[in-house]
Amino acid sequence: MRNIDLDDLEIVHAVIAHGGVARAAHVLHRVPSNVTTRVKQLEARLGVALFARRGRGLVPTEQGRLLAAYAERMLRLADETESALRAGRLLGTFRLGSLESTAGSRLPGVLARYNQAHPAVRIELVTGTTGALIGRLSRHDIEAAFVSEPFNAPGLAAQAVFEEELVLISGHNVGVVRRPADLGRTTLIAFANGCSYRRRLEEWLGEGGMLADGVLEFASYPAIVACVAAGTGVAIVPRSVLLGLRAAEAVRVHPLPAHLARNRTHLLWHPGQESLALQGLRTLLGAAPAIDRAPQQDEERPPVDAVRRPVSGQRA
Amino acid sequence: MRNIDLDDLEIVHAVIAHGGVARAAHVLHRVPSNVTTRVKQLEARLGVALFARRGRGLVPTEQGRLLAAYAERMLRLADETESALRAGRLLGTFRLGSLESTAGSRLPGVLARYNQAHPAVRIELVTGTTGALIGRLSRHDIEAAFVSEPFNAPGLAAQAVFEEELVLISGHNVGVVRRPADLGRTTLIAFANGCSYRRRLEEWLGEGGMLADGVLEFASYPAIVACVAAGTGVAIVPRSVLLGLRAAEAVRVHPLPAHLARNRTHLLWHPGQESLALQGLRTLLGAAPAIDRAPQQDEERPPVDAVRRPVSGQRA
DNA sequence: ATCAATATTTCTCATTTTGAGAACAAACGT
DNA sequence: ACGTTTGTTCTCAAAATGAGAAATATTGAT
Repeated sequence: MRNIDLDDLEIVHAVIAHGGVARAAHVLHRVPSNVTTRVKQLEARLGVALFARRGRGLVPTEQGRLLAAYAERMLRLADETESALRAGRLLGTFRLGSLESTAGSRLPGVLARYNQAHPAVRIELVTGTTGALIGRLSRHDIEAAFVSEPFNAPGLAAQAVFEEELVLISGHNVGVVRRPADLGRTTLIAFANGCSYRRRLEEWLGEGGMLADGVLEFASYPAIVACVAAGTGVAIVPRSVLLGLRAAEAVRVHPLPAHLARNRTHLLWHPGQESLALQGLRTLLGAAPAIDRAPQQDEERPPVDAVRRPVSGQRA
Repeated sequence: MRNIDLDDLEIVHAVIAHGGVARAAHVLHRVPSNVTTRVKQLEARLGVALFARRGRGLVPTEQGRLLAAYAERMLRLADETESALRAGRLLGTFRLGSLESTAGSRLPGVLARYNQAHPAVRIELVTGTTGALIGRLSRHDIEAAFVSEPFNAPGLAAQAVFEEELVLISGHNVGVVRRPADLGRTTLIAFANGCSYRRRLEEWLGEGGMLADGVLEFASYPAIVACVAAGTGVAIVPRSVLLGLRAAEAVRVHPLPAHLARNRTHLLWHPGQESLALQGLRTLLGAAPAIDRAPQQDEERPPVDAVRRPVSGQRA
């Protein structure tokens, strides 16, 4: 069946971490002969040498070190699994996911008001790409997430909350851009794969038969915008992000075709599983009780506008 | 030793995924009695009921579903472990870690120059707290990382690259702050545990016998600064971050005592394991060949200043 | 209501795996 | 050369595992 086993991983990791069989055995409350035997069995099953036998010690091979790195992750996840089961499902913290752009431009005002209304709620705001956030939501790592269209989230409830205009930004070394070919050879600066905006940029370039020269992947809008300002390449960002960054004054903004520019941000969550913290947030965002995706998008168009105005007013 | 076992997890997951013991047994090429037995043993070891026995089927409990979610992650990671071992270790991308603050304020200029010098290098810049970044570096998830003092990274090479001044920021609703008590009751806005700046804030408050009213954990400086500007709470950030954010105009800046304010950012990596990409970056940062930490801090003080001036000039 | 099919569980037993301990071999330090 | 340290091989008892037969309970069809 499986070639690896958590006890094996623990043993290999301990041999490397503690510098030998005897010390590992001591720490694990085993006898050295068992440690040796288990290591050899694992090596045989996997068909790789995890250690080089040098003198009277074991020296980890490249593959031994690789396995130790994975062993750490597996053992940590195993501990987490047992802890989660013991604790049951307790949410002491409201874990909320958001796009980096939304976190910087739209959420501060919302969360400030939320904190005033619910000072006892401890919030942990994590950022990521749309794909990654939906994954974490599915796995119950986070309770809700602000994500960008387009997304596919079957079984999740969604509420459109913000409208964004996406724009192409470049350094001043680039002239007027109406089509991809106007860019010439260029470097893409974007979030990792899984980011809706990146996908749009790649689609747009693809429509014009262009391929980017190279890609720099950053996980921070200040870094992306500042690099574009420095003339390193181009990026697609929501216009709302530019308002908060000084480096934006040093970039050139190019409108995109309407079908690419228009973008809506949605809040996603598991239907029927809302904590009071999430309900409070949805109330703040002007939510009507959501049943499914289609009707709520029509019902909530007016309140979305009401949410946007005070945020803009705050920044002006 | 361990209560969970990968085979157990596979069995539980299959029972839930395939809707019963018999079907799971068939898929896993086992007999039903063994499936039943293994499930019961696991329930006994964990002390939780993973299934309710209803009619002639098994209905997963909340905890059974929770375990199945974790089982998926564990089994996926186990498969990935075996695949990685079979494939060996390939690094096609220069994976670089950085503090969020460094990424937004210091790195853009550096990376712009780097990209001009090495356009073929594909960079993935990931951000995190000092603690998390050191962990990822130790596990070879990333090749190098920009981290903040104080840090403990035995066995890693380090090079001081940037000097930062940390400041306390608050909304305008807070008067002059010279000591923690001047703040009164307040909310801390910070990165997750593992962030050196957060630790400093907590130490400083602790020196004054203060405890924060609550904590909001964000993973984005634009969000942190904007929330502070909205009057939600206080934070400690590097002054360099404020230069790039418009929301910084709406915060009040309070100098900190010198022993808290002075902070140095270091580049860390595994000695003797530098790719050409990392060597190129170190050259750009004005590195002399580093042997260990103590001597290089004295030797590199003049070049660090040289790096800082062009970055500031770019933003002015 | 009766019977057959379905699903799970209990029990038995042979096989495999595991871990401890003794003995051994090689390397290292004094 | 000798003593100590480290890892390995071998033996054996205990524990764990998986298959299969038998038992039990539920469901669906007639």
